[in-house]
Amino acid sequence: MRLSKSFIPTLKENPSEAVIPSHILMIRAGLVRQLSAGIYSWLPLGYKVLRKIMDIIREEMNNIGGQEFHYPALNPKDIWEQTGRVEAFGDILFHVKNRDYVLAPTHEEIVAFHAKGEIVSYKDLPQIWYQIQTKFRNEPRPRSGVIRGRQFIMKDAYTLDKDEAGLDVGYELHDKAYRAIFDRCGLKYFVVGASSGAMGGSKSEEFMVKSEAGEDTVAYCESCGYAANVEVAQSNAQPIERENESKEIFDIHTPNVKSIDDLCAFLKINERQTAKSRIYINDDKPVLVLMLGNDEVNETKLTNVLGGNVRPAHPDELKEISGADAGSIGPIGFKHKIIADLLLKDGNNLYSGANKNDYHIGGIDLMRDVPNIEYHDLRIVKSGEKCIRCGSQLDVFKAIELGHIFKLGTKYSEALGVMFLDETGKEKPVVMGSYGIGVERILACFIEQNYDDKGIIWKDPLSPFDIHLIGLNMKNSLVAETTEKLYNDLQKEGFEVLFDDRIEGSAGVKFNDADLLGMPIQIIVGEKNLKENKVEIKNRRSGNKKVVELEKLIDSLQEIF
RNA sequence: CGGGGAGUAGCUCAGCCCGGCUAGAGCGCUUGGUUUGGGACCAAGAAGUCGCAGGUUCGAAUCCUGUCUCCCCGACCA
Repeated sequence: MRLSKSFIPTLKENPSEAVIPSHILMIRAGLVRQLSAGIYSWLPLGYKVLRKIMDIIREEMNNIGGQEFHYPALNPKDIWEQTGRVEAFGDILFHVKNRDYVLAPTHEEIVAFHAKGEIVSYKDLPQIWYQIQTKFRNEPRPRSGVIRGRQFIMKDAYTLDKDEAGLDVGYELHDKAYRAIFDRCGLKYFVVGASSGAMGGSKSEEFMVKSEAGEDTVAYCESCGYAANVEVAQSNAQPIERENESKEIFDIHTPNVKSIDDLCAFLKINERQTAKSRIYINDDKPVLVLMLGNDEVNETKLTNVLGGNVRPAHPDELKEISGADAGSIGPIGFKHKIIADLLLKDGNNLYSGANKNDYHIGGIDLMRDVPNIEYHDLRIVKSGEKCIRCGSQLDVFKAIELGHIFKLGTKYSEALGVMFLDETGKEKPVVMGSYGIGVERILACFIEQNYDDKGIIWKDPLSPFDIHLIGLNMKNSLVAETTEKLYNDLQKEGFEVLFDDRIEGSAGVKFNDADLLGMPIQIIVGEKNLKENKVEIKNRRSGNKKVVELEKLIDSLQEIF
């Protein structure tokens, strides 16, 4: 492609709307332009990369027997009401104003709709259905460019099986396909166990890329590969040990002592002698959650334990529920349900709030003083704690979710009546799995992992072009003739070539644009080297340059590729 | 939703606090010329209802009120 005739608008300065490197570079290199918050137009160069990614996805999905569909984005609302997901998605679901339609944020319902009545026998199963399609989610806060948008391209796949064993097979196939896709795209990623959240279902795993721009927090063990979303992550943090003798309960006046740190400093005690209290509202009923020291409550774990809706109590509700404000709340005399983290199990001689402002209580014995207390794993794992599997240090960091695979089970098939007859003539619900990849996130994550201060550094097979051919001073007839011939010859050899044939523009402009756009190989043709019948090859990643004879150029390139 | 920042030329921004001549700069763009191995130079030029609406004032980019949009942080850590 000739740069002089292409729409590849590059920017010298960083755009004000972008913060993370991939976002900045995608705008500067002319891959995307923003239309509105979380809504982007793909420009030709960006879309060329996106198509390469989609081709890889298609190949790998077809490899595991996937069949490509294209479902509508515009869906009748009533089908979403049948599965209860109009309410479950809430404000995230886009509603059409002048007809009872919604814009689909995912497609379980539509897959189930089409399966119903057509998948009627165990002989029709299994099926793997997938599509690459635009999804709509009314994100309250889009961010980081295309990483979280209100409109985005997703590869979503669905397996239909007659039983759990079949689902296991489909799940494993997707696990394999996803690894192949991300490997081929050249990404460094890892796989974590995850909470299935609002999707329902049992097992689920996320494919993640480490990044400051990530929205998930992950615990990862370098030495054994243990990786889990902090929503479900565990460590081998040790429970407190019960002391031989329990003291009697006693009150302590603790003016202006609000936090556990304050309390420890004030009483000169260890964090592991304290129990922090937090009050949650579980379906209108208050629950006191006791944590060891400064451990934080993992609300996902808490929700899984309690069921129903769980939210932290508002500050103005605290006094009515407990008799005290934040900082002085505790288990003694608390009139509602109390649950505690496992690390506190059967602890004694503990300090906690007195449910009276500016007072704490010491000598608490959870066995003696708090009847009916329940213990669960409720804490958030912290960096530096020991891995639950191998005992090495865990690293906790942010990550971007590239893909997610779920074992759904029969939630949607039962809700929508997707039934088949098994070998014995018995009617059963189809067992479903659901699998998604954020297509644009692959591109953004690739750039996050492959750039320098000059720009993007592509590599095969995502690179939009193999070679960036630069003609310096195209007014010089020898340069012009040589580059024109090279442009044709290289394409005949099967290379995709971006040809900077612009007549205007100094050498510096062309070099900088080439570095910004980031094709793996640059071929630089200038008068100086041409006098000796030579041209220069530059490796974008290493920066290494080599001057070769014109006749040997193709051979040199063959060695590189 | 809560908090913070921003909206002035295609882009990046100054001017606003403390109202006052024709609203500026750099980059980009157009024309002509000189240049051509790391974002060149000279000359001439086009380009902005200062986000929108209302108000205060003799006078508003600047002050006040409302509103829209965009970016960032957070999602109630006792």
